[in-house]
Amino acid sequence: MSREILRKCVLTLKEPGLCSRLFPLKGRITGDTRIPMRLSRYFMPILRDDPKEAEIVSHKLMLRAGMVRQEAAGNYSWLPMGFRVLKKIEQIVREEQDRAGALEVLMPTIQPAELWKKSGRYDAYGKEMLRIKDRHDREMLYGPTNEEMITDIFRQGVQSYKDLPRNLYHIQWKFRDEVRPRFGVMRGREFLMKDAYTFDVSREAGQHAYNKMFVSYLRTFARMGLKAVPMRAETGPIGGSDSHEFLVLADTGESGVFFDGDFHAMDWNKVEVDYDDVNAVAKLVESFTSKYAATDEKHDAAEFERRVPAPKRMTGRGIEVGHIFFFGTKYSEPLGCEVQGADGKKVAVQSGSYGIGVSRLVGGIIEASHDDAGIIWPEAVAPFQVGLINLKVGDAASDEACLKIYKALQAKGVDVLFDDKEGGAGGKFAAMDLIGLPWQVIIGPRGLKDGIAEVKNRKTGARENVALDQVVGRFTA
RNA sequence: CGGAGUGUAGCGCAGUCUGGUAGCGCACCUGCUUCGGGAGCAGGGGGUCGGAGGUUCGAAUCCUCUCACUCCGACCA
Repeated sequence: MSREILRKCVLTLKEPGLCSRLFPLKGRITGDTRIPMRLSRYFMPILRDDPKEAEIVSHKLMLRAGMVRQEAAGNYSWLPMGFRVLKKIEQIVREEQDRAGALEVLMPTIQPAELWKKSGRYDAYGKEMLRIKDRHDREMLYGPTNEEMITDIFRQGVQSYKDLPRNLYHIQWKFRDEVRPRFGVMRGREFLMKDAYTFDVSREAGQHAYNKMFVSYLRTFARMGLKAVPMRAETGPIGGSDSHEFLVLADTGESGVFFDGDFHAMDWNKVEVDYDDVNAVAKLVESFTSKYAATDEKHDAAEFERRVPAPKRMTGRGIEVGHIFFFGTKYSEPLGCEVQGADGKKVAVQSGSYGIGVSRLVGGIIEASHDDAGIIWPEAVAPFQVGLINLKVGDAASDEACLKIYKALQAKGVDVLFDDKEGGAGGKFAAMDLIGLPWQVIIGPRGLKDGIAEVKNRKTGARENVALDQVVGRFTA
């Protein structure tokens, strides 16, 4: 299509039918975001050597696989491969929040200082808060969290106890000016976080809201292939009465952890419950909280020894990927967040806040799932499901067989990254192992003589010869 | 914020002590030969040596200031 026609189409409202004539919408537009990709057209600057600024394995691998690029300390650009993973993780978080009855909103990154002065945290937050002045010299800040703002939003929209309970969340970039950012996206200054806020009329209802989030977190992390152990946590500067951290076990974790070996036997994937069934939810939470699990901050050696038999005393390290708090009225009172009760009297709402470090999870998953060759993506968060390797670009039979499978996978909606670049086999294998797609389909003249492709599982390393016409079926069954 | 260190090509590094006009590996480009676990040969492109000031005939190298980044500690999704 010529530029001229395009411009006409865009600019000329006099011809309303032109656009649809030029761009007939025939069934293909479904909202499906799956995009097949040829490596020859992709942007994936992979590195052979570890960049020297990276210390831990996830940081090294993310840089080597071309997922991110550092712009400043704790501040990253997300390149196509990394961004796909980030989006997949974000979507799982979103789906599980929605399922638990939370409502998605989106608050701005920049907030006015007044709200924070009202809660008393403007001064308390200290230098971690990035403070900005606008052109009118008004004090603003780049939000490190959103309790103040969400409470204000809620207050303005809800007056009656009949409007409770409510749970509002958003997934938004935060900025905390950490003294020492490190470990890549695991401890950045700018980071993507899901934060949810619950509002309830009574202590009991608030507890149920907390429990629902607790369960949704178990499900969220399980879907990403992670076992995140809930541990009783300090409420820290944010304050509140009840709090749990969710930690992914990984040798490189920042916190030392002590926990009951029974957690290893528990099946996170079986976390299934009716969120409206208060007792069932409480019981499920109880089954996780009744076992000993604590970070080094909260660890009580005597209690550990009393409650856990010696062979089951597990110690290790963990990465905090989620943190939930029940506040009671700690924030609602100073901020005047009240509703009118059935008796006509105002009552401060019971609130809680619930965070998941979405961008941190990208690093956390790599920490928990990699080997010497590179990343091993769990299927649910993999940037592509299948890496299709043409071992001999230019060979007519190889080119044809690859293209056929590529298009067939594409037609079936399987995320596929097609390595159609020229190059030796070794480099292709190394690159594909590095970026860690769950499955590799390897096609070259040797196998084609017998009409077969090789299907390799990245995690187990298992290879299998599969007849060419069976390959696509392997990923669509 | 205390302590330690590093800035030289896209990435990893040498050269700095002892000043003389910038080099190696990988990556990239061209050609030929290769081609199932990071190939070979030949040719080629790319760096105002983090920045500013100073010393000197001459500075990546010496001096002063500055900026950035990394690591260890105290703090955090």
